[in-house]
Amino acid sequence: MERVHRILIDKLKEHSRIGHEDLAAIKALSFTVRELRRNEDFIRQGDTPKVSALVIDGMVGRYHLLPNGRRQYLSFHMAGDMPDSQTLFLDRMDHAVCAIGTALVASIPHKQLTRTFEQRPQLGFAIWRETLIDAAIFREAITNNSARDMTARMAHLFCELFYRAEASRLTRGRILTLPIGLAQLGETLGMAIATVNRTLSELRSAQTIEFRGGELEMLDWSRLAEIGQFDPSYLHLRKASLVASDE
Amino acid sequence: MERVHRILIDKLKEHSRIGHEDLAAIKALSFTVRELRRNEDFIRQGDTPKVSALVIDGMVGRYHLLPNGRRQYLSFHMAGDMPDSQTLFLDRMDHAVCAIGTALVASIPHKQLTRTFEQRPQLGFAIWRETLIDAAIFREAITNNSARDMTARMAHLFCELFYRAEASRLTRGRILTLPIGLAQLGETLGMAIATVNRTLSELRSAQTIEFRGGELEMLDWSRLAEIGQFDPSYLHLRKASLVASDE
DNA sequence: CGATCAGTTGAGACGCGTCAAATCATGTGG
DNA sequence: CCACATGATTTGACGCGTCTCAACTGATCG
Repeated sequence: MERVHRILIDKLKEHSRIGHEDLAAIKALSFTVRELRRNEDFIRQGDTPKVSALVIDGMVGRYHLLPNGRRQYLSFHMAGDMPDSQTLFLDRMDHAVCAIGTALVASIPHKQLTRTFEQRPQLGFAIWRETLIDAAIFREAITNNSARDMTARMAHLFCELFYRAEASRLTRGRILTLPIGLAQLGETLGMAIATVNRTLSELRSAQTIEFRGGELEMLDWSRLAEIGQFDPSYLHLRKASLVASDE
Repeated sequence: MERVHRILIDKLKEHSRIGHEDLAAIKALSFTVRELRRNEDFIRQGDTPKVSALVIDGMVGRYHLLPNGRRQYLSFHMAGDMPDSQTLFLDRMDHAVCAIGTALVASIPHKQLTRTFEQRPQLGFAIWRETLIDAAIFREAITNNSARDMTARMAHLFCELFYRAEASRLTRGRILTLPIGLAQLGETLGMAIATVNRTLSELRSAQTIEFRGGELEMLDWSRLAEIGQFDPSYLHLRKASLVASDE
């Protein structure tokens, strides 16, 4: 499966320079691939995995499981992301990872990765950078769910997901496959399902997006970005502005 | 200043094993120390620093500056923390760092750190682990500000700060110096000042804490932890349970 | 001794959560 | 092919909690 290596390489190139020998080191990594059904857990809170995951296709989400059984979704990850790179250096999972829709995930042994990092520090730095961008996304989520009203909050989430997907060339035109339900949206943004729906139809009637059947259609990017106060600089991607085109 | 090196070493030992040669490498690091006044900014959003900070004394906070001028505080850091280790690999600051009360901060050049990491990968892994714990704290903040009611939210924050401080031996008995105002508490937890005050007096009258004059007094740890649904495992510290003693 | 700023408290409005019912989409077995 | 069950989405009504605004108190300091 050449594909797995290519996906990782392309991803790292979004923000880091990868030398020839680094390329070779990546291609030397072994892995196993696993297909996940919709909502299937990949790792659970408390697990101590010996491998790290790389998303190959589809999306996965990270979430906290709360005492009352509810979930709080923390972030979503698409092809090229490593949603549990933290297990490289933190033994125990403090949250879970599950598939959003059907997903394909590759597992790479920690031992191989850390040995590679020891031999090729720059490669380790690239993955480290990746985990730091993750942290930046978490920070933005704190602000989003704490300081913005419901409409801005939802707009911002859609902006981020669309922007990240487009940076990795995972959108089809103005369409992003996002097989997520209203309930999950609520558990991401910290709002009740009813409110999710009303906010959604508000964005719809403002002609900014369409969202049904697990697909997000971007109708008016600049308007949505304004509503959501979206400034992509926290994503630390090379390409300055991608979604310039409203078509 | 032997002290700076010692603080970093003690901190890393909270979660990582540090070998003899790693110790030597840390002691070889050079730095400059700077004193910050209350509320003084250390780094601003958009800066591209060439050094990373290590808190020596006091506390600093990270915050997003919002378009309307408001702040959203993201996390607080005490002696031993590196509040901007991300600048090692992310050029541009996506948030700001300021002093909470008076603080002492050491600056270590990026070049020295990355060169050390190349020679002693295990040391890099220890700092990496540190940044991953940071991310775990951010994730918990998402959940805290999104899924918990006001009382639990505030209780959880106090639990976390007290627990982390105690792990670094920065508490005096049941007292933690926390020179933070109600307004800032509100900008951390996403609530209005009035609500902050009412929630605070609620916790007070429940005999769990006392909070005045920039000092937090822990009166009933287990009760507060219960109210805040606080489970310290996300902090990934070695010591199992520190605050076992209610006195 | 006023001035300033942080903390405290009250009253009212509004937004969101909760609950409930209705609609719609999808799949399954008769 | 229809009857039915299941689950997601949509909409409405109501109550509560939090925000807003404003006034008041209390400290600290020139």
